[in-house]
Amino acid sequence: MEELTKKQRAILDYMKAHVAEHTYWPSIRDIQAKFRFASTNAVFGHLQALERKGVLQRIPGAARAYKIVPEVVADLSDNVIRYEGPGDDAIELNGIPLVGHIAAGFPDYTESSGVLNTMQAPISEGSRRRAPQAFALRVRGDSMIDADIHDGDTVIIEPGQAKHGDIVAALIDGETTLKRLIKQGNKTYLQAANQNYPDLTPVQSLVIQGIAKSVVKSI
Amino acid sequence: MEELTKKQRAILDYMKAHVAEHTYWPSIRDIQAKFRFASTNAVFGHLQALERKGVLQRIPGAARAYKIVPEVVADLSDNVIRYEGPGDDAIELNGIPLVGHIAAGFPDYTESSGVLNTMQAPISEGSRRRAPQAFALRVRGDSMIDADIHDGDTVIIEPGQAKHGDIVAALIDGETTLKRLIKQGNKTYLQAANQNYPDLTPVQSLVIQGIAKSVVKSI
DNA sequence: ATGTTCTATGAAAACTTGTTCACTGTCAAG
DNA sequence: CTTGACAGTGAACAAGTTTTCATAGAACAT
Repeated sequence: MEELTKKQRAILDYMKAHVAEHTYWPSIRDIQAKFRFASTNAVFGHLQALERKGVLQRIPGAARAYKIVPEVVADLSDNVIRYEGPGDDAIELNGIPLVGHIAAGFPDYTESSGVLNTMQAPISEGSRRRAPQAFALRVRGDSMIDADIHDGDTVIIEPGQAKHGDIVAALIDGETTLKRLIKQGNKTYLQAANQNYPDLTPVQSLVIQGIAKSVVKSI
Repeated sequence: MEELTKKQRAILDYMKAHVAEHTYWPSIRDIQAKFRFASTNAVFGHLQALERKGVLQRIPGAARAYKIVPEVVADLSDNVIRYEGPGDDAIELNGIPLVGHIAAGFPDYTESSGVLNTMQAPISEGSRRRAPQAFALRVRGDSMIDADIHDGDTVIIEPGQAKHGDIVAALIDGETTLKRLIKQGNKTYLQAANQNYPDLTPVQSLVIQGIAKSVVKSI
């Protein structure tokens, strides 16, 4: 997976935000104006790059017509999220859209063969609501059973400052788990909300990816 | 609220479906081809009508650029859904999108002052997944407390054939309630899943609006 | 009958938008 | 130093797309 340059990232984000705010894609000249390019060709080149790098799909000749490709695939099995690159198997854009106060936009969730693919949700700068970058993850495993989060449920993760007691998706030593955040003094632990699990895992390098704000359960 | 003609409805639905499937709006010529009009002006007239009737907003001059306006507002307070017409107060398109297997599209949910506005979700004809016309409702009241559906939760309603035991949104004598469907022989009852509520309400005229498939709970 | 509205045709105009071409400068690798 | 990739300017072209204009039949109320 080729990395995006700073400007390519900015343009892609702007396009997503534009869709989120207006419900239709920006034209090349819209992007040109936003970034104060003197030529449309500057935008054109970046769009080509974005397509070449596989994160954007253009519809040739059609105006304001694009598709986005999920950039991150997360598989939460046994309470562990593994990140995979995109582009391997066919990804449909039909899926589970975001739950929460996310502005109008395209759902960035795809479910295929038991894997819930997620992507950073587009943020609407014009949106007055919060919950930027929220995403959903399907839970596999029972480590949070005491918090009424069961296997098969889908949790909604939102970035933010995690407090003591929050259920967080945390990246621990390269793997992401869903656990409860415990702060004791200046020490931080992660606790599985399952009486059968060992308690209070001490954490070396802790990266909180987000806080579980809500859970979607099948009836 | 002016009523839409059959063709206007069909065109609006097609446009929504197109967005749901492709993530961008159809051009006038796309619509023309779909409905086999001989002139683009036929489509143009219908789009004007749709805008005049307030269900569609066009962006003048811009290609493939539209916004949709929620058509139905539902307020589920005290376990009762009241339908209101649109156009009264300002409606934002930012809101709670659909939960479930809905194709990529615009979230049709708006929350304003404790009212969860819903709209028929766009259906993607190209989508291989089911769950057409699903919508979300916020629950007020405790009549389903025994089914673990509490005040403040959001339930996802999907149309379909309701079976015995399903939790349904049913239109009873002009009002919609959320209850469990009980079939005994050829008789149909609705049962509140709360031990404090009277049991087995017999139903005169029963219109099942949909089946509660999942529930969104705050953590 | 008569006017009005709705729906549609057919063609063209006007504008929007994607795309191409020629050229320039920067920056790092070979 | 040279090469190539990257980013950008400026202009123009070609296609896509909306919009307008002129016209007409059907349905319907007055």
